[in-house]
Amino acid sequence: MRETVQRLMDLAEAHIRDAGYGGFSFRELAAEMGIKSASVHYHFPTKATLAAAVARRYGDRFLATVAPRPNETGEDAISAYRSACRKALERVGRMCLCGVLGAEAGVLPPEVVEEIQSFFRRCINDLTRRIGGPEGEARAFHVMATLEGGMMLARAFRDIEAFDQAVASLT
Amino acid sequence: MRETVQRLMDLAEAHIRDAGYGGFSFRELAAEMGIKSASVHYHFPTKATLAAAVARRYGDRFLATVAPRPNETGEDAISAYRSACRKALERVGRMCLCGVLGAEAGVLPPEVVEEIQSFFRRCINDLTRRIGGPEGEARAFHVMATLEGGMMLARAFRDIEAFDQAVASLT
DNA sequence: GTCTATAATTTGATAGAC
DNA sequence: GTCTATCAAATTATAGAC
Repeated sequence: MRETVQRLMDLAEAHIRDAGYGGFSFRELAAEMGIKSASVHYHFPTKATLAAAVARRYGDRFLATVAPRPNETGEDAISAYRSACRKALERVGRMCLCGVLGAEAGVLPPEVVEEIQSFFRRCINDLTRRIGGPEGEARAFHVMATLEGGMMLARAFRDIEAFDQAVASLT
Repeated sequence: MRETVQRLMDLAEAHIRDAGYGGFSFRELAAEMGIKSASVHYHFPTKATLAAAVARRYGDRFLATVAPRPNETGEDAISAYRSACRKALERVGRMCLCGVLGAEAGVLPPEVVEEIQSFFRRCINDLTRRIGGPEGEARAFHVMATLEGGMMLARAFRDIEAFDQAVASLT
């Protein structure tokens, strides 16, 4: 059922954003759903499959959230990204899914690494275009790095103020 | 023996920087040392004890590396931090130990979380003082976030160029 | 789609001999 | 300090019934 798949991905996403790839197990997800782990394997053959699907859905949703409004400036684009990150922090206290996985990327299954790279490539391409100018790409990298690092600091300190201080000067 | 303890911490640090807290086991470390996992427990009673010790040593070493030179400016201080991060990336292709753990901080043992927070507090206090001025603290947060995020991007893309682009505009 | 049952492996940790 | 031996638990994954 589509419903079950969605709920499984919701739970997996929450766990990964809290604790990384090793932060969830099929048994754990199953228990939280009230089913058995074998049923989870019916929907997602392997853990890597599930994580990759979660990463892709996360990226689609994130990019939809920061979609450009008519007549926006480069600063509007940066503001949209910053707001999206801050809302995730304040609503559920969790950082970017791809930021967590990116830090662990040294030993993740290839299909997961590909989705992580795809997420950052999409974000940076989008920001580069919307910021514009000859320095657009470098600024896009800078913005993404600062937002991800700021979320990580807020997570480590358990204080959203760390994020605000880190990203205040982003333009 | 002090030698064994040092080598164990070296191995643990390498694994954590590659794959996070879940990226090593006592058995794995023991095998790489040519001893048994029970012997590792003799030196470090629990996994959390070992991870916390590694994080503390990492912080001490990092802060020694970026120690101020006489008559430095605020920009010199930022350059020192940037160089230290870049060297770690280019030499061993690994990102900051505390950056990896910070991303997973949601479910790490308390003693490890304390060491992570201590690392970032020490770095930000040091940078704040050396940058100086009324905006010193905010700039310190910004620098740390960008460096950590930049290392994460380089890790995810497996390309140090991502780090360079992200941190080029740091002043 | 979900279940029972189970395989095969790995994990963190301890007891006690040497 | 290191070992053997072991525990209790958890992990990913599969086979086959309902």
